[in-house]
Amino acid sequence: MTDTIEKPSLNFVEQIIEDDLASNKWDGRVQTRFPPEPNGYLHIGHAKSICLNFGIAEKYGGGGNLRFDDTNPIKEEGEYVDAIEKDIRWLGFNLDDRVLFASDYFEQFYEHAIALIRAGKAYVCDLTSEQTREYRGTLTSPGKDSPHRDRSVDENLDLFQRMRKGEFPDGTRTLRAKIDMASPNFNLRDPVMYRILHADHHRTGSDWCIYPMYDWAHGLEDTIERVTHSVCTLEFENHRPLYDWFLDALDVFHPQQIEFARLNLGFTVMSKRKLLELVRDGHVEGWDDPRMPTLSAFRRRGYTAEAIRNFCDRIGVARFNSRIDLAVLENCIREDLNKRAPRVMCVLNPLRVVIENYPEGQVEELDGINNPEDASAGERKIPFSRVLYIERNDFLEDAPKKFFRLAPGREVRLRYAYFVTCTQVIKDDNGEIVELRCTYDPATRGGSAPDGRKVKGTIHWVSADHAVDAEVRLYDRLFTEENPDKTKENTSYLDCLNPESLTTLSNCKLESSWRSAADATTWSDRIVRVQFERTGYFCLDPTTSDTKPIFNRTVTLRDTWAKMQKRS
RNA sequence: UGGCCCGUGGUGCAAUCGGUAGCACGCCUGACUCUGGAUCAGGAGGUUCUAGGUUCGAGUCCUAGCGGGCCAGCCA
Repeated sequence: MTDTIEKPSLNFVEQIIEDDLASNKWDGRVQTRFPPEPNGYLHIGHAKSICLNFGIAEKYGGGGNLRFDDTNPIKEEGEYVDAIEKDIRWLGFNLDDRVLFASDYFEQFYEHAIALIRAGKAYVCDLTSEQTREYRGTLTSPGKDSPHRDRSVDENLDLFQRMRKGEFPDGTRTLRAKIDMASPNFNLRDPVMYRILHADHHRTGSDWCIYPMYDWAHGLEDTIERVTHSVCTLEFENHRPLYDWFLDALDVFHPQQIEFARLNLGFTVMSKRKLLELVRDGHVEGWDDPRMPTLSAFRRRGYTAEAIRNFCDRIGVARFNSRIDLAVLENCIREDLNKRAPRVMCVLNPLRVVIENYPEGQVEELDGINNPEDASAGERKIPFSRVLYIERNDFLEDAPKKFFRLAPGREVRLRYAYFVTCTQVIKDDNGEIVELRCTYDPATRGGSAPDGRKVKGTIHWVSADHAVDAEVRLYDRLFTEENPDKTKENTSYLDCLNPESLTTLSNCKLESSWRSAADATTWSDRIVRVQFERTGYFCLDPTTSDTKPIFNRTVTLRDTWAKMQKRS
């Protein structure tokens, strides 16, 4: 038999790596790195990069470093370092001893700078930042040489050493590479390598008052770690000539920089600046507010690491800036949770139902299946009694034909229980429905009728006397626009925040046996996840209490009824 | 009106580096069902941005145009 199973196609980065492996370019070695700046929390766009970089390392038997690119003490904090590490481990990547810091290389950067000065390829410049900008020129006109460009090596050495010693105030001098002020690529117009910053660094404290710029530091970090493939996002494309220039000028091990398109996701923003703003200005409750696109937020919302990694695999890697449909992500988490999450009944918006012909004081234990997708999850007993709660929107007084739920005179099945028929609607003085009266058919115990009659609808319910009170938080997209970054003139992404992104339901009625179902499945991150039948997937919030559990909605179930309603 | 990069069904990616397009999501139909869930079966949808060129043959190569992205921090 000819095996024609297609091998999965490689993305362009893997293509490069396999070519390099074939030509033995790096002695068969593959070394990647993920280099976040600890100035914010990781978001799902970072997950794409993490999966790419660490995924490649795993796939080709290479190494993948987590390297904190901590070269700007003003924006960086230890809190972010811890959060970033936690998120990556949660995603399931083994970091071992490969957690590294650019700040550990500061001394080496300094020595390399001295070498560059000695080679006549770097100079100390006394221009202010405004002057530097003026001298840089524009898109269409070349820049002008700095008046300090031709200082002697000795003078440069002396000045640079004194910069390090702290003899000059912030902003008074820089060390710049001597390249080409007329280059059409701005990055080559004598880029700044070091700036003076008398600021405490979260790791090196007050050891330094000069800090390296990204372009100067990054290639050095890569060369020090013997990175072979330095994968970054598209906006660094214009920086690659400079990356190469520094490494060539120093004549050191020279990794290859490869750029790919960052992830954009519908109905959210992905820039760290904007996410920080959302947190700082209180538009959300924190970095892990479940509406955020951060990994800590997805975790708190109930997303699994598996689903996120699967998502990252699915979206592909290319050099084209695109935006992924939110539905793809939702599909990934539903797919995972459908297989694994135990089912439980919870009434979100309770409506009281009295089964008139059911004996008062009687309680029955009915069998419920914990997970129809996984027999090993077992069964549980669910208490049934005369007074129940059902979902308010499972009843309609004037129900259309296509409405398969409860309505006056109509019969539905209570899941795992009995067929019931609505006989009476009780309203308060304002005309609001406060209670339903029903009758049940004792012969339909367990949910099927001996006479073979069918009912179209099955609804969930909870016994009133046994119900556990719960708070449930319903999350929706944070923005009303698919692309909040590109709104109409004079508006910002903040103007399209979705006012209904969070709905808190504090009077939910949860099945008393929910725990035994939930315990049927254990998750590697210890988060408790369940499906509330017919409404969605939920997880226990970290702030939950024993007396009144708090659940976060991860994602709704696919809802064709809602879709039909939307269409008409 | 400078440079660099990109352009394949609604969306995201493939097409083993020249042999006339395939997958996923979405959408539509139907089957089944004690979740209007899940599952299964089927369907619609593409002049591969445009125009030239090279070639027996081009989504793949060349040229031009059009459209989009990035770049003038002592941020990364």
